[in-house]
Amino acid sequence: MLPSNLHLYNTLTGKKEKFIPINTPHVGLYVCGPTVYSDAHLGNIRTFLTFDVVYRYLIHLGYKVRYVRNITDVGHLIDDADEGEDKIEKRARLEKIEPMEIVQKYTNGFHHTTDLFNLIPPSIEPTATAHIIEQIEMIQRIIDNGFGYEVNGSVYFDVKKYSSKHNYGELSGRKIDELLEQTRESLEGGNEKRFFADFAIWKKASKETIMKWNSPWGVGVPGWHLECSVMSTKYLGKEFDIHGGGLDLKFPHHECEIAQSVGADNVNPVRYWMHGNMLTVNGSKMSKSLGNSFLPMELVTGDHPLLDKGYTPMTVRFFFLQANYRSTVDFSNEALQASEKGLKRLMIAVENLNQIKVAKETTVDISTLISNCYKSMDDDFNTPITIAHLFDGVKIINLLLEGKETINVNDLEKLKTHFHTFVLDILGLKNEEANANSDLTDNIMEVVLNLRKNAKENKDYATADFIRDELNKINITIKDSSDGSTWNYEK
RNA sequence: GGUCGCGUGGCCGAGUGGCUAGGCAGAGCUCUGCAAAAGCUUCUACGGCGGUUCGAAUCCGUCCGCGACCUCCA
Repeated sequence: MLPSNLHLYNTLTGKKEKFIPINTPHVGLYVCGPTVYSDAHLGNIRTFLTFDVVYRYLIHLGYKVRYVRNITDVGHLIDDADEGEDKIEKRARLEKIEPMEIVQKYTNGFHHTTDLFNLIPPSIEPTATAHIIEQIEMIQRIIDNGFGYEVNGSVYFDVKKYSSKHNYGELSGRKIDELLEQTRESLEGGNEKRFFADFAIWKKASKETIMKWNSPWGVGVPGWHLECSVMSTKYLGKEFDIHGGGLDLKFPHHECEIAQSVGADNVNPVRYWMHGNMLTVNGSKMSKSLGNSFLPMELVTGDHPLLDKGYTPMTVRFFFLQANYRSTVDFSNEALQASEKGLKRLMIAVENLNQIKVAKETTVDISTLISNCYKSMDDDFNTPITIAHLFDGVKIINLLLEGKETINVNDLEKLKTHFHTFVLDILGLKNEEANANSDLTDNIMEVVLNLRKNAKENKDYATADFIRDELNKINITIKDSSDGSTWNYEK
């Protein structure tokens, strides 16, 4: 497949740029993962889904992708200004178990959820606690380069000094001076920082803190932006291709990552920054604090005040893919129901590919369909347009099934391959219909359908309709066509 | 307050200076014993006001409304 014509929107430059890896065909992809102190909600999943499609498409194009997505299992603090209690430890105290039990519990839960939505696991899923030594080493490099200072057992990144030599704010468009003007009251009392924008890269631990480590600066925990810099550097190199994450991480998290990498190794770490936009509910960002978030299982069961009913994971996946990753998506029951029906139509078409009969001549345009799909994916992973093209393909498939158009062997093979590639491999959709029917049920249904066929031939429509209605009650749908009847079971 | 972004038809959601996005819903027709499915056809648009242009929903200005970030957050 390579070379590709992929273009992606680079948040760093604000433009769509042609994707040129540093070391073709290898691609380094880093995505900021979850902090495992509670269950991931649907908004979290959207971001990971975005990069799942990025990962899938890069692989499809022929790149050798190393996809690193971290698990944050220590160190993020509840309050602002680097004060307050560790989220994981707070949770551990509430649940009366060890912090690492919290970490394990919600890591397991996260993996379960990503499986549910058919997300491919990353190549490497490193944890912060397993890279304490590397973090200490990076802090030391930052200090050695004059961009970090120690105060009372904590180490801070010297933003003012950094910005005198480098461009702090290049990613987020923030300017130090402007940041200063909006200084908040949080700076008022007893802060160890020299400058309000400085951030902790090592934080002294209190006596009560359970998870803490020795360092040259005393016992403490690594700062919250550091792990990503460390682990991306370790597994992808000082400079790598794509860094992704939610838009809400752009500032300060990603800005700090850049500063740390430049501060430690004097290399701007990332070629292409990609940010996924937020999932909103009634126009506001979905978040736990607003109480408008739902958990994946609530979505499936429909057990939530905002949900009219349950939706399958693939419906949700499809729903997200029908919007551009750079736009906000507003949750609504109506939209989800529309996606449910649209997805069903698409998946049935994929299944029906096998029933298309081969002809001598091809009367449909397969190559345009195929190139359109590549064109839209190459345009910054434009999945909504790709799906629109796939629906053009659905129309073609249906016409072929009805015999209104024809297709030859080679083109049919192309069409099948194309749909399997785009729908299943790249968009990552899978058939959720209860298709694990046994031979026994198949045989029984054949008998039942034959009974009904006889009834119909005898114009005993009462019996025919009775059979259909009764099957309907147990979620089996009968469809009559000129070739006979087919059946379909749906939960 | 600062920075950035958004405002498209009944709903969701693309896109471009002039040519049908797509899905769902609605209407009509075809097929069908009926139904379902499917196919075909079809109706609602581009927040307000100015400006640039032969032509703007698309560019510029302005106003209104909404949101995100600026504190941990996907």
